[in-house]
Parts: sequence; C-alpha cells; structure tokens
Amino acid sequence: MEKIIISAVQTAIKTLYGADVEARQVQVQNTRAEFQGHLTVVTFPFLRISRTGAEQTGEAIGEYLKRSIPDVVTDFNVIKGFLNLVISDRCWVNALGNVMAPAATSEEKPLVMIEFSSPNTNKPLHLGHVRNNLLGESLSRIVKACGNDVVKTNIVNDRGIHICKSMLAWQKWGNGETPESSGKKGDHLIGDYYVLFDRKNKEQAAGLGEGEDTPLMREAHEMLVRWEQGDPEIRGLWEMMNNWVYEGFDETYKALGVSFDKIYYESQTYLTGKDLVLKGLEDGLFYRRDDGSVWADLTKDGLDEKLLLRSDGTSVYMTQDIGTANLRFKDFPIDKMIYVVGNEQNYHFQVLSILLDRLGFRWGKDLVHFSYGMVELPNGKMKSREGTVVDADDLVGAMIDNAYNVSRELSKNADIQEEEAREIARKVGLGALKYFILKVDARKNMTFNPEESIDFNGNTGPFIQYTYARIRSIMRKAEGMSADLGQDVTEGEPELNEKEISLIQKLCAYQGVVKQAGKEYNPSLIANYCYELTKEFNQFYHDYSILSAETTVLRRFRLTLAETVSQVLLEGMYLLGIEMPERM
RNA sequence: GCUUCCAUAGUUCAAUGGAUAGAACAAAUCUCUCCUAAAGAUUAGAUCCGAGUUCGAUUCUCGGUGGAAGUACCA
Repeated sequence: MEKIIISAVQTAIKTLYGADVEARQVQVQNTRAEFQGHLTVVTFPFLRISRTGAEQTGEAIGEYLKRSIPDVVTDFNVIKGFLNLVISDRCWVNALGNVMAPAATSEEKPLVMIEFSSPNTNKPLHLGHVRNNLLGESLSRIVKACGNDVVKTNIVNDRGIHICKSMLAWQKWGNGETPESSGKKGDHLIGDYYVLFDRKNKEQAAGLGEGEDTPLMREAHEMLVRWEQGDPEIRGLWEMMNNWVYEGFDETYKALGVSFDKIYYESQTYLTGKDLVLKGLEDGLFYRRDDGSVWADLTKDGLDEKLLLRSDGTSVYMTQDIGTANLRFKDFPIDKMIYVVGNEQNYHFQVLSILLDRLGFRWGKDLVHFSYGMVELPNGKMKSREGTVVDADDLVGAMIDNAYNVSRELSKNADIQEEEAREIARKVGLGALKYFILKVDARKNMTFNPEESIDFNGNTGPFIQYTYARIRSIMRKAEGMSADLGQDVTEGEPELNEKEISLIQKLCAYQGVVKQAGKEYNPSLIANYCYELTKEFNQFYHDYSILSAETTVLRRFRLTLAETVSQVLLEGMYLLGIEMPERM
C-alpha cells in the first residue's frame, strides 16, 4: 500500500515540478486519528523543489494522486503541510489478503550463530539469566524469520575456581548428599554448597583476621590446579557434580521453552584459547611481562592493556572466549556471530573483537554484542550474598500458580478439565513473564518488583492471549454455522468502517515490524506491535459483532479479518517464544 | 579519575527529526438477558536543567545535574 503511494508521489513530483526524489525522501505515515484519512504524506521535504508553500504543494500532489490513482486514493485533505489521503475500501480488502503473504526469500541464507544463556555451573539460574534466555530465544526466532539460518549456541562455564568452591564445600560438609537423597534440584544443591563455602570462608577470614587469602581459598586453588592436571579423583567429582547441575538446568530451560542446537563447554575450549594466545605471543602480537603473565596492548585502539594469561599460566575469561570462537568457526560456516551477553561486558566484547581481528579471524571485527541491560530490584541490583536474588524456578512456578488461581477466581475453568486448566495456566503464567520482560527495550535496565506479582491485565501477555482465545472461540462457533457461510450467492464488496480499516492498516505493518526487529535486534518491537494490534482488535470486537454482522458478505469479511488477526498474533507471539491457548 | 550507557505521568514502559508526547498499573466513574468483562468507555496526571542545529527536537550536537555499569591476574 505504502509502496504504491510512494511511487505515485514520486511520479507526481516529477510531473508537477520536473524533479526526481528518492523513495526514502517520501515519508508516508499513518494518519493520526483526529484527522480524516488513512495515510499521510509529509510535504515539507518537497518545498525546496516545489518552491511553493506547504499547503499549495500538498494540494497539488493530492489532486494529482486523486486523478492518477483513483482506485486507491479517493479523497484527500491538507492540514499544516500534512497531506492526508483517504484510501478506498477495495484497496484495504485487498491488502488484508496480503498480510500473511510470505516475503520473497533469497536463495542464499546467511548463517547466524547466536550465543546466549552461558551459565556458570555453581549456582541455579536467576532472573538475570531469564532475561538473557528469553532474549536469546526470541532473537533467534526473529533472525530466522528474517531469512537467515540460525544456530543457537550456549557456552557453559563449567570450569574454574567457582565450581571448585562448591566441590570443596561438598567434599568437606556434604556427607555424600545427592539430588536424590536431598530431593533438591541439582543446580540448587550445588548452589547451596557454593553459598556454604562463601559463609565458611568468611568465618575463617574473620577468625584469622586475614583478607582473601584464607586456608580455604588456598585449598580451592589447589583443587583447581589438580583439576587442570587431570587428577582422576577431582575430575570424577567435577563430572558428577556438573551433571547434577546440567540436569537442573535442563529442567529450567525446558520450563522456559529455551533450547540450543550446539552447546560448548569452557573445559573443552580454554586450551585452544591458550594455544592461540601463545601463538600470538610468538608472532609478536602480545607481550610477556617479567612475572610471566601475557598481555595485549590495546592503547592504539584507545583502550588499555588486557591480561590474556595469568602469571601462573592459567587462562582467564578472555582466553576461553578466543578458543570458543575459534572452535565455533571451525564447526560452522558462520556469516555472523551474535553474543547475547549483559551490558556489563561491553568492554570485554570490544576487546574480544579487536583481539580476534588481530589473531587473523576475518569475522572478528564484525561480531555483534547484543548488549542488554540489567534486571534491577526496587532497591537496586540483585545480590546473592544478601539473598535478594530472584530464582528462575521459583519465579516460573509462582507465575503458573498465579495464573491458575486467577483463572479459578474468574471461574473460567468451569467446563475445563483439570489437565487442560493446568496447561492453560502454564501458557498464561509464562506468557505473562515473557511478555513482561520482552516488551522492554533490551538495551535498557529494567525493574522487577518481587512484592508485586506480574500483572495479567492491561499491557500484558495474557491480554493478548485472551484476545486470541476469544477469536478462536468465534472461529469454532463459525464452523458450526458454516452452512450459512458457504457458497454464498450475494457476491459483493463489504463496506468498511473506520475500525476495520485501522485494523487492516495495523495488520499490514506486521511484516515490516518483524524486519525491523531483525535488523535492530529488538524483540520489544514485536511485543509492542502485538499489544497495539490486540488493543485495536478489542475495540473493534466491542463495537461490532462478527457472527451476527448485517450481511453475509460483511460477516465473511469480518471472519477473515479476525482470523488474520489471530494468525498474526500467533506468529508474532511465537517470535517472542510465547505460546497461545485456544481458550482461557 | 577515566570510558560507556541511562534520565518521559505517583509507578512500570512507548514514541524512523513530524501534527495536541502514547499505553498500562494505581485512583474516580460507567458498560455483562450482548460472538469469553483476563474486556470496552470516560476523568485526572509527564519529556532532569541550559544552550545550539532547523520549517519542526523526547529524538541530533555541546555543557551541566542525577543514576547505573566497566576500569585487567573474578567470571
């Protein structure tokens, strides 16, 4: 629709003023509700060409459009330099048919790898991880919908001092406790020992009046060294405990609806990273200090110096990321690499990009750091030490329970079997959580208040799900009256009201929104779009009846309209990783 | 100290340089013999401060103020 207007305006300007304008100079936007018309052309950019006032220019172009494409533009008005166009009903009905038309797919699908989640194996996932996982999963679906092949990947930070702390605490005070014996989820069990280590270590430090360097910490370090040497006892313990954690993570991932195509483990990549750094050192890209540590000098790039290997030869975060990147590009013909990692790592990825480039990886320069903001509590950041961490499993469970209770209070599940009621509650509870997180611009920090439960009314996931369920309900009823709708003899065109037109207009925007979301890596655009479409539909639903429309032609048109809305909502919410219930 | 990011109703969030800055929650009021009231409608309420760029700035630039993150042998 817009394309037709844009090219017609280009022709108009060529004819009227003899000048060429580029398509992007023609600004077409939806007409604001308070004015008459559907689409608006902004005339200001053309005033230099027309050399007349905004009003005259608008009038001239409007007049031209009305004459040259009368099937499309039936009327116009000009207000303060904005040319408002009235578009014909037939055009809108046509447009409705094209809403879900698949976009032309290019033959070559670039391969995009998206890394997200990336947990440590010493504690369960919390709300910050939830944001990461939801963003990563949604971004993957969006990028895929935009015509790319996507590989979802995860790097598990399974080695290092952190897991040694949990291992040591378990060894000392665990009495052989297992997930089975304790009934605890594996990741929570390990998390408890991590906390226990921290507590015991603090007690020890306080008792000794020493700082960080307690006997307990030294023991943990020794364990790490033994791990690196491949000590079978330590390795065995490590494997057993990590497996407990993975089982726990898998449950959480499954609950969140998140999955990966390929998982990497730091324990399998850090040595490669080390090798690459040492090779870089040989090639003179890096330098060694007197204490044996290896560094990269980034001062020429406006940054500082970066540690790559500790003086004891062990590797750091950056080393591992270099190794992982190398393995990934060996495994897949990646065209683009996207890292979904919090904005606290902005500096890290700036450096990683430069280092990879220096090491000769052509893709290093173009890596994308999808940098999202922190989830904060009303009092500030979540702190595990202060026990203010919002646990992912608890949160998901609470959301589903809330959804179930709300549904019962509204006596929605009177004729619904318990099993289905539970399934609906799962979809709705998760829908509320996911929408709550994804509707916010990923780059910004967001606030979560554990005191107030996430809403089910207003601008929420359940609001959209509810509207979808209502449309599905109408469709089920319509099927029952299909004889009435079948081969109808009264062919003709429906006369549309303004609500219907603005709904179609909204529907037409869908493909563009997906494209933009993919280009800007911004799932919140889709969330906000789905909300606006839903709101628009609810107003229509309230004001006009679909099943008892005045004429058969109109009824069929409205059914198509409602069906299209439900399809777009289903697809849009899918891109957010949100499931839609057929009824609720 | 230095670097980066952020600042919009009481609160949580929107707004490719475009018209009178949109929603939701919370508050007040109305609508279920009507396709599901998890809905719809009405009322009240905001761009941190100061310059600049231009037909036009919440948006771009500069300078303040306030907040967050990072700043290398933690990941």
